[in-house]
Amino acid sequence: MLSQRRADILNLVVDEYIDTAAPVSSRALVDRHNLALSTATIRNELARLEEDGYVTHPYTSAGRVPSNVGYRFYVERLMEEEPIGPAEQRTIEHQFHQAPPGYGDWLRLAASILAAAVGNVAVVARPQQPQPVLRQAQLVELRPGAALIVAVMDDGSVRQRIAAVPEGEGQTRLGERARLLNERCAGCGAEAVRALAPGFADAHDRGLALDVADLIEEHAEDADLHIAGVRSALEQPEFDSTERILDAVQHLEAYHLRGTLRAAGGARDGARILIGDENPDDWLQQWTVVISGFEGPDGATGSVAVLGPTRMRYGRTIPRVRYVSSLMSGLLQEAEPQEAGG
Amino acid sequence: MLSQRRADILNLVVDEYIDTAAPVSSRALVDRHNLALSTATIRNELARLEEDGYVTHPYTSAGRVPSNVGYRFYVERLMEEEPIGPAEQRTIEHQFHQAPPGYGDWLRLAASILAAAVGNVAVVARPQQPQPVLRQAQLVELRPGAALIVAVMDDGSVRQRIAAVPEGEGQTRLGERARLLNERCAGCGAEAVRALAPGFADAHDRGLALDVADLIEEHAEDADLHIAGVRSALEQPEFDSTERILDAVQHLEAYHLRGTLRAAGGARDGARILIGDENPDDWLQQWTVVISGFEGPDGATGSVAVLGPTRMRYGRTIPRVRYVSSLMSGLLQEAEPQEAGG
DNA sequence: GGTTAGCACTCTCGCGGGGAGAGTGCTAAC
DNA sequence: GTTAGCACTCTCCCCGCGAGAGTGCTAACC
Repeated sequence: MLSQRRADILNLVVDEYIDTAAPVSSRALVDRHNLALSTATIRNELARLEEDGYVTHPYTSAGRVPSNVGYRFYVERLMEEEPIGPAEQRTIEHQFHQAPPGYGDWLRLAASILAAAVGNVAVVARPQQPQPVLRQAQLVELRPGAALIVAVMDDGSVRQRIAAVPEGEGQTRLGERARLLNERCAGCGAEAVRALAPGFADAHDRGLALDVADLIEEHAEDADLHIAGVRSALEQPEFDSTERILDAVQHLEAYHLRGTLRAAGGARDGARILIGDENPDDWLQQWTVVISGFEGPDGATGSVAVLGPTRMRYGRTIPRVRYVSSLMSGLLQEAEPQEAGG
Repeated sequence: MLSQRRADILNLVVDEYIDTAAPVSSRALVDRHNLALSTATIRNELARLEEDGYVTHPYTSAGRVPSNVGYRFYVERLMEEEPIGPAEQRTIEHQFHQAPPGYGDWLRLAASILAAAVGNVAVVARPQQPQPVLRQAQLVELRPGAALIVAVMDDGSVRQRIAAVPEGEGQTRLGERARLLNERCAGCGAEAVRALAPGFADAHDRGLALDVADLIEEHAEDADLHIAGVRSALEQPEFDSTERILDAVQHLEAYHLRGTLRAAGGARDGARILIGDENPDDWLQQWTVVISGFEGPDGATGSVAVLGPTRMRYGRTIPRVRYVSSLMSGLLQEAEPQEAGG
């Protein structure tokens, strides 16, 4: 275990490195914090910290840089959280209340607010039920022979697709088909609906039921991610070469992040932190992910995450991820929608 | 007007520059195309082309680079289009037919197929009616006191929001409200619905009508853009500095591109090409936009665009934009959806 | 034993010089 | 009108070098 003094020094090293992005020298520590020790003593302690794996050397005779182990220790024991002041809190809540009441808008907004607050990439995934369930399906005539199936899931999200229907059926007949579909399939998951499909007398109804099953399944796949703050993250000095930026850009697409977030899992309370090689994905080896789950309606869980270089302002990021996450839980749980017409 | 020979030389210069991304020298032209002229003669002609503004010099004694005027002339008179072979065509159509039939998927797919085909950014915007019109609204109970309004527009797209409803109303009562709403408002645009709202006897129905009006309006705003190929575009040698990449990354977000596409407008037939400073946006001064409109149902128009550096393979890009665009028109117009259950 | 001054050593970074190479413009001859 | 020849220019890359920053080690000090 680290002596108190060594822990203090590690704390200073990490703080300093997060701030300046440059290897930290013994001189810098002594000068900038008025330590009552000489640089030589600090150097001795730094050497011990390096032996124990908390810091490293980019090359002989550069300053020290925290290792992943160092960051981990810092996050768990040393770091001071930067509280969210009343002004900041007001700003954030104000932005939320200006938005039109709707899932998509809230998620997008949460991502951009969080990104701005922490200066890194923020990702928000809509709440998803482990087993999504159909609440209601509608059929809307598009043109003769084709109709839109609109499926509303139990968590209030919507998915649609175009389906074939017999030509010459009006909206009334389609309404009847929908009613039948709902009578039998509402409250069912994808497999249940698929199992029910053969039970329909009419061939078209069978087809529609299978379409609905597809929709529910797709919906479970498709995470509906909102991403913000890519630019500010990529402005960090760790992205000095074009390849690094391009790699990041490539992976920071919704398509890829979906898997990443799923792997990181929804830590229910507080925030889960994955530093560098604690991340399962290869491309995240130099990244830290701070992720927190939030609750949507009906037990669905969404997630809020911040992605940035391992050199990240943890003390600032972590409470803000937690805050936005709990804010989302609140909004989606008891949200009394505003009056219309605003 | 350019002499035939000068036009030929310009053609070679542009081809060569598009290929190599390096200023084109007289020597390169003579050697690589076995010209029956000496480099000195070519130099004279190049000097004339420069006088007339078709090419420039990055610095004294580097080769020639096409100017925007040069590209423009090339596109209009010189370029040979690279036809889409049967194999390529099959590949593309195959990819489309594998996708589940649905708006969103088609658009996304079109973007990624096009991006892969041209090696640049591809953007596809869903068809939008000039004045979107409500086809049908649905109310789905989410929890006591809150319901989801699902509005299907005339062009088959869907938008939803959460709204307040009286507590204790079941789905049946909500269905009645929806029926009333549809009776009066189906086929109306946002303003029309808003005008109709006060005519409802029940206060909640009034509120819902206003919500629906909002939805229609938001829907007109929100372009639902699909973007692909950012990485391959940014791998072009013109993006050598990190600032350029970051600027591009920043502007290549859906939020910004929406305005860009709108400004570029939907060229109905064929493709519209905006080279460098022909673009209205500041950030596009070094870019070329190839854009084509396509028709969705009910007179809605979408657009397909490719964005890349002005040094772009025009001969390859333009026909492919046209092709994907017409493919989209076809899919959305007469699309006979596949059988369900695949 | 912990702390510190001193010093040699190492590694990076920025700068300037210089040579090679590519390409042009011009001139004069064909 | 075309071409050979040549001087000139500009970039690019490599190299070397000195300045500076920072460490590790040793020996002395409290």
